Amino acid sequence: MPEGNITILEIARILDISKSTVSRALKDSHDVSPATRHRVMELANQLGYRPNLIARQLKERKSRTLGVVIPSFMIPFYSMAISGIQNRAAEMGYSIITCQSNESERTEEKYLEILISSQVEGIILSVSKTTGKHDHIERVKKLGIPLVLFNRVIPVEGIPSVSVDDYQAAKDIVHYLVQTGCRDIAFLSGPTNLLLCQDRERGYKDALREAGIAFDSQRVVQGDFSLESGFRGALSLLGGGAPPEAYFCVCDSMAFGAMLAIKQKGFRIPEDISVAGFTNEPIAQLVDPPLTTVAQPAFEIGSTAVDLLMSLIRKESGSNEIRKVLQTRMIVRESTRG
Amino acid sequence: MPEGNITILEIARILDISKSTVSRALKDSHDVSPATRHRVMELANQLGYRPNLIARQLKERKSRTLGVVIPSFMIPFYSMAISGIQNRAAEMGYSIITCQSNESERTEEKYLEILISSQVEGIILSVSKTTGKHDHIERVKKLGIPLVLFNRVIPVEGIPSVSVDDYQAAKDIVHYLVQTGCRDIAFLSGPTNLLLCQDRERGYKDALREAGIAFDSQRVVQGDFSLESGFRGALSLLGGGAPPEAYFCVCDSMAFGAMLAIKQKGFRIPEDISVAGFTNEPIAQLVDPPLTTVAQPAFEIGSTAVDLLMSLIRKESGSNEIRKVLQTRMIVRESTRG
DNA sequence: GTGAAAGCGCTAACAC
DNA sequence: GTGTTAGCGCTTTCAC
Repeated sequence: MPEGNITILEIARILDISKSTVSRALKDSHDVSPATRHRVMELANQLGYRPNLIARQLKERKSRTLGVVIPSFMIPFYSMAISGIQNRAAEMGYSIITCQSNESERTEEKYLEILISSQVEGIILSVSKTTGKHDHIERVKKLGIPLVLFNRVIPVEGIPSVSVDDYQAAKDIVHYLVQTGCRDIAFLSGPTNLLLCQDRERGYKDALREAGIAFDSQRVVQGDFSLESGFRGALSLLGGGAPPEAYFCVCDSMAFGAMLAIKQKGFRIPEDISVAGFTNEPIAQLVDPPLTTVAQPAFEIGSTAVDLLMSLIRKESGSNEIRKVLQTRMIVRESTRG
Repeated sequence: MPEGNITILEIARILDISKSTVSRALKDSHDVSPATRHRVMELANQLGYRPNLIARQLKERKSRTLGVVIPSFMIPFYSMAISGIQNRAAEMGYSIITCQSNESERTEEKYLEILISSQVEGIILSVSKTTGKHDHIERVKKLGIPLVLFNRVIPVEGIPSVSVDDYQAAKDIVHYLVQTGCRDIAFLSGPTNLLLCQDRERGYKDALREAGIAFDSQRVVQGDFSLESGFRGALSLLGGGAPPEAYFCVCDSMAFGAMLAIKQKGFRIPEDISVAGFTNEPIAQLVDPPLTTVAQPAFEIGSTAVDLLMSLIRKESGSNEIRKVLQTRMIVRESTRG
């Protein structure tokens, strides 16, 4: 029995007052008599009145909605980030419309269009790994819709973002590997169009250079973030010749793949080969041996992205070029030599 | 430069035609001359016109939006389900507003209210583990808003749902444990107000009974789905007296906790103690040893929930009492004796 | 303190 | 084939 939705007009008619008065009574508008307000509240409650947010949004030209586009919900990092985003947005009285690009640039573009049409007040985006151009992002900016990138950030001027210092974190952990006595360190990389992959690779190279270790391009193998690509990548270096003393992997899932390959080939971790990852997925502490990695504050990255976006929406920030960089933390577990 | 949003009125003025004609031209409405349509399309494109979905929604009284409420994005099962939900909804031309209750009944209720006010056409819900009453769910039903429960279903008449046969799957896997020679099998349980926990426990008991094994209530310990509770629960049975020969855990994360406890106490898995879980989280194959578990088709559960919801929205289904039960699959790995 | 009226951007029934 | 008009449910001037 869909009780033929109650509107303010309905209430107004029953109480024989005008709908503007009802509208006012329902908020805390001062210019309405206590008596009237009481009657309105009473009846509204009794009838189970619920404001039609769509009407309100149209009138106020504010949707109180944020759009979120991520590559995939299946990636633990993004689930955690969304968790932070959703909680924070709710605190601010905002709803979120979530979309996953499934790593397709076209889909990402399509969702951006939908979000624009949906009149979201701002957009939080982490680009797909196939995203090459960024006209779609520029388009959003040009419309004056605040947009914040996170994690997978692209190297474009004037786009606010929330991320970590990938370069430094990578450099630190590779430095740590060197300290534990590894010199032949391989790097299992991800999609090189992504800035974070480039940065982590730079960190890797610079750590080697500073340690006086010659960079060998044969020791870098390209993957795509997937466990399988980590497996294959690691395996490819385990054939003829001496195996690497350590693998630094651009993300945890590739590290898990590498661990599988290493074990399958009969090597021990970390006695024969050390493995280090990046992200610190919840799984990292459960694999065997537990993975040494860089902890990214996924949840906090999400809530920070909302904060930044809200400040943009409220035009609090003078500039649009705010890039927030959050702290990482190296977590040493047992996948690397002591 | 927020180019002062283009509306159909804008286009109408420029072309010196009426806005209804523009509206018609923009759809594939037949009664508009090819010439006019062309001019409209052209200009719309050129100006970057985008329909204001909020206005459309208000007018058509259809939001083309679905609401989704889950306990937490941090639980891998729900991320996967949401992934299925989002993709399927998008295929049907729907957006989703996602909310997480953070396992709080009050928050869950609050979100339901927001979703109603947001005029979502339907709601997909998995209740929090603290949810006791269900007036909030009844309220949604009474308003005539289609609602589908999934996974964490509550035993109430007339609520459509998507889940698996928890009873049978639990029974099967415990039966398997028995077959491998285990007789003293402990059960690490979850929040007992949830039907799925009750069902899995029933399956456990019946499997024991059918194998002629006496049920010992001391061998059932209550947890809350968390890894820690699995750890503590397992540990509590590892003190004095003989340890169980096997642990059947109500979910994978508790199984991971149990494995940690077992290893810490110096027992071997599965030589000394077998461990079985439920859900088949991606992690399950990466822990050591890989976990024997019941695979739930999380992604498919999500898409099925959308399908069911859509059929309700379109009133295709005669009855509201549709309970879809999807197939599980027992996955034997190395955490149980061969 | 309250009501009348306009309007957010769109669609659609009804004229012509 | 196109224009006029009304209206979705709400907020908000502007009167009184």
